[in-house]
Order: sequence, then C-alpha cells, then structure tokens
Amino acid sequence: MGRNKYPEETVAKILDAALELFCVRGYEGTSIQDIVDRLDGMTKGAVYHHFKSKEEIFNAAFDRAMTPIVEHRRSMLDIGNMTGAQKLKRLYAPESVVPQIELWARMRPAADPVKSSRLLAMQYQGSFDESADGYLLPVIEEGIADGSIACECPREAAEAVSLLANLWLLPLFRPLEPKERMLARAQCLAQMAAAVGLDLGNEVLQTTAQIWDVWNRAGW
Amino acid sequence: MGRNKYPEETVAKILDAALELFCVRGYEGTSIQDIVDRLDGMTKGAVYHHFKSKEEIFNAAFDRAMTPIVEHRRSMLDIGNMTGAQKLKRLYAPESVVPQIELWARMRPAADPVKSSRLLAMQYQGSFDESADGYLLPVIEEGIADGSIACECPREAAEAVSLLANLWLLPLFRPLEPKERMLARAQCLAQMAAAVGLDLGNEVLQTTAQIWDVWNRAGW
DNA sequence: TAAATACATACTAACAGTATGTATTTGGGG
DNA sequence: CCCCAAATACATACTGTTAGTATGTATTTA
Repeated sequence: MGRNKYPEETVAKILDAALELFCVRGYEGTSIQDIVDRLDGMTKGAVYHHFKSKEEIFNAAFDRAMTPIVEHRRSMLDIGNMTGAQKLKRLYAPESVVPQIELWARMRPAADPVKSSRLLAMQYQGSFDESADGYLLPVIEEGIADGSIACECPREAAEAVSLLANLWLLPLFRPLEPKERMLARAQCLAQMAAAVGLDLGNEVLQTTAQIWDVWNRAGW
Repeated sequence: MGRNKYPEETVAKILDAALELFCVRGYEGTSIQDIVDRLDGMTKGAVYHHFKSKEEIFNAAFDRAMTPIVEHRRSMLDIGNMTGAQKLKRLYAPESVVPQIELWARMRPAADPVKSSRLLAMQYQGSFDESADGYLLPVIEEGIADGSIACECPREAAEAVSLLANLWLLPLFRPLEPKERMLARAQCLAQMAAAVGLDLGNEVLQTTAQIWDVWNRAGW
C-alpha cells in the first residue's frame, strides 16, 4: 500500500482493529501481527511509524473509545445553573449515559476478567480518577457548598459510588446478568449512596434498564 | 542440581520466587528465566516439569498465597452457634483478618493497577466468587432465615460489600493512603452496608486500623 | 531391575521492536 | 506556477527475547 495522503485515516484504521482485538482476545492474546493482518495490505512498519509500542496502541485505542463517552457526560453539567444535587442526579440520568451506549458496544471486552485484565485495570484506575480529579467529587463538593448535598465523607462516597458503577453495575467484564438482577444492583447502589448523603435519583433505574435493553439487543 | 528426594520443596521454591516477582514486576514483566535465576542452580526444565505454563505457575502461586487467608476467615464461622448477624460481624472483626495480614505482605503487588492487572483481575473475580459461592452470601441468607438480618437484596449487597472491601478498603493495587483516609473508607463502607441491612459491626474500624499499622510498619 | 520421576540441555516458533530503504507529499524560493 | 529539498508514510528485512518443547540422564521407587 502506498502512502496515504491523510494519515489520520490510517491511524484510525489501526486503532479500530486494535480495539476490537484487544477486547475480544485481550492484551496478551493480541499480537501486533494480528492487528496488521486486519489492515489489508498494510505492514508492521506502518504501525510502528504511528505508534512506538504495543502499550501505546492500547492506550490510544482505549482513550479514543472513552473520550466521547466521558466528554458527553461531563457536558451534561454545563447547561444552566443547577445545584450540586441536581448535577449529581443528571450524571446518572439516561440522557447522560444512554446516547453513548452504542459506543460502549465497540469496546465490549471478553466476559473474562483475566483475559480483559488490562482493560479492567484501566477502568479501575479510571474510577479513582473520575471521582478524585474528575467530575464526581467536584460536583459533590459543589452540592455541599450550595447546601443541596449533606455528605460527611465526600471523597470516600465518590470513590465507592464510582467503583461500583463502573465495575459492578455495568458488568463489562462479566456475562450480562438478567435484567431484574441489573435493576436490583441499581436499586442497591442507590440505597447505599443515599446512606452517605448522595441521592443518585430514581432515574438511575431507567438508565440501567435502557442500558440493559441496548446491550441485550446487541446480543451480549 | 541433582534430583530432589522431596519435589514439593522444589515446587515451593518455584512458587515463592514466582509470587514475589509477579507481585513486584507484574505478570508480563516477569519471565520464566527471571524465576529460574532466583532458584540457584535450577533450570527451566525443572520449572516446566512441575508446571505446564507460565499461567499455571501464576495461578498456583496466587492460590498458595490466598488459601490460608481464606481458610482462616472461613474457619471463624465454625465456632459455636452464632446467628447470621453475628457471623457477619465476625467476618470483619480483627480476629478474622489481622492474624493473616502478614501473609498478605508476601503478595503485596506493585501499586500500579496496570502492572498488577492480572492480580487485580483475580481479586475482582474472587470478590464475586466470595460473595456468591463463598461464605458471604450464605452467611447473609442464614441471617435472614434466623431473623437476625433484614436484607432485601442479599446477593447484591454481598457483591457490593465484597467488591468494596477487596478493591477499595484494602488498597492492594494503590499506594497506601493516610490512616485517617482508610478509616474514613471503613466508616463509609459500614454506613453503606447498613443501608442495605448489613451490620458489619464497629470492629471493622479496629480491623482497618490494625491492618494499616501492620502495612505501614512494613514500609509500604 | 524396570518403570517412573526429577531434573538438565538443546532447540524452535512467535513475538515486540529496530534499522533501513523508498516512494510520496509538503512547503518554500525563484 | 514550478522546482527541489526536507519531511512524511509507509515497506522490507532483520534482531533479541521469550514461552514452550523435545530429548537426554541420573536418581528414586516399587
């Protein structure tokens, strides 16, 4: 294959192939050659021209998949003047999550935590980042400041909720549970969050239900 | 090195070396040769005589480290005739966890989730097993049966508590937090658990404090 | 004493990564 | 607008390392 006038198309192709393979076969289970074989005609030289290592490809593919999801969710906080409590509910409302659900489809990993361990680790790390440096803790603190949230341990509550939402409620690395079980998890999470002063809102149940519908329709 | 009359000694040496290396350098970062180099005089042939793959070595090393910890905790439930609620509290009391804490020292992984991703995945998977097929859910159901526990979503509560205890309260894959932050997590977890009907007991705070002391003394 | 066991030695195939070559595009001076 | 040098986008060919295998040999067991 000759040189492409628009190299970002090549990069996109590489990352698309990489993401799917990393999800299905895991990080270890995917070789650079596996990725190259899906880029018909292209060779390893092209890949190593755009990326300097396998790890960099993985990180780039992961970021590329996550960025629009995170950005959309964060953008939900920028509209109007809401209290902290309202912003918190909005974060778990369908409008913040469901429109991006199809994108999650592209990074549906193998339902085997060990095979997906690297993705799991990214999500685990991301849960702390999301709560600490990201949007969750700031929103809670905003709510405390404006009097709409009463929470004695904002950091801990944010971390716990973030972890449970990312690694348990959305069972990315486990087989899809029956719908009523996923709803039970949402209910349970909401109750636990409420106990530490965080009202996630009733909409979290609808959000969960809609996510389940999309995933189930996609045949997971 | 000649043939050892007691091959289980050889196996133990291999697993000891493997566990430490896997923890410090991660699964990917550890080669079979690295392990062999720590078994002075022994060669790769010996290793592949006792184990058929790197993965099997990892699993064996992990099991070997975890078994006594899990067994001890489970044994705490066998004494006397306790109600489900009493058993639940006992699971998080110092006597169930602290005596085995030194053993955890041997499998202290790198405080980098990605490097430790395989261990993290095992712990993640283990959290579900522990709650579902293990001892936590049975104890809760026993408590419901004998009337000492009122919990509407026993499975969900068990999973959530198990996940938070294993991946958050005991921050194996993250740098050790200041003591007061770990205690805040324990307090927060207890509050959340209480909201879904699980009383982990006040002793969980002492347990956490003692774990912190041991880990901190060990220089983490 | 024959079979099984516990290793050592020597090798292979696959893999991540590198060095280098070559065509194509870009961008600036005339 | 054209020419040419530099940069870019790849391809080709190679290297070192690694997990794993095949096979040989001494020791123990039964």
